[in-house]
Amino acid sequence: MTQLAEKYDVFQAIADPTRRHVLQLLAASDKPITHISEHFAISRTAVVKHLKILEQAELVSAKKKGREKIYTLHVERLKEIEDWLQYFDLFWDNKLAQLQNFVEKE
Amino acid sequence: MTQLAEKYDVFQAIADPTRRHVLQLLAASDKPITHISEHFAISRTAVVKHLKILEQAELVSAKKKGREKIYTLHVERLKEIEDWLQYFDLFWDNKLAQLQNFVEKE
DNA sequence: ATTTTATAATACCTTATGGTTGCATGTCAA
DNA sequence: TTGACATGCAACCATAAGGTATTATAAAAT
Repeated sequence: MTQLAEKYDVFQAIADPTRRHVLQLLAASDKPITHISEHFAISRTAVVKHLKILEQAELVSAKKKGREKIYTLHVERLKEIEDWLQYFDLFWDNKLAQLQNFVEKE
Repeated sequence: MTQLAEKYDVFQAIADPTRRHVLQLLAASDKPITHISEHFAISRTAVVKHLKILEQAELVSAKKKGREKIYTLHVERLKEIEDWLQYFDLFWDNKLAQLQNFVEKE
């Protein structure tokens, strides 16, 4: 979290439950930091660190508005995960087919 | 990795590139540890630790066959991720609609 | 019976992760 | 112009993560 790592990818970003929750909050609407951190039991500083990681993964971005910093979700970035999962769809379908075959033979 | 953590979930499991690669290898066919670790530059011990994490996430399981331990993928477990992503589909569709709206007005 | 192969178990190391507190700075409202 | 509010930043901390190397054990093959 001590953002020494130069780049966080989407898979690492969604590994943490807090970060997944943040993404869902932002899906509903753009939000400033304070508003986001109110949803968690951890400190604001900790939430900010999570936001930075999400930012590095380009899952969110922020724009300053007065004294607030408003975060926005970039849903499109989740496609990277969907794409990876798609690789397994083939095998998933195979499993279903095997099952169907088994049922038919009964 | 020092499997002190009692439970790894699917999201944590797929966060690591090596583990994602292992899953793809196993998608093709069941494999014993040695065969799997041949695909990586890291030590067999390290690969085994990754396999244990995948096992905890129930993404794979193993059965002993003679002196070999053969690992099998459980694709179904990836559904958990698909389900989570589905939550965002709505917002993704909204984005597309907005874009379409924008294009039409031009 | 001995060697080879496949895995298991342990100890150890370095860096990343997720969190904290305290203090500084910028901005809006009275 | 003085608080109050929103954020920024630095230092620090404990534990998890990812890796290594070494030694032990079980099963095949010679």
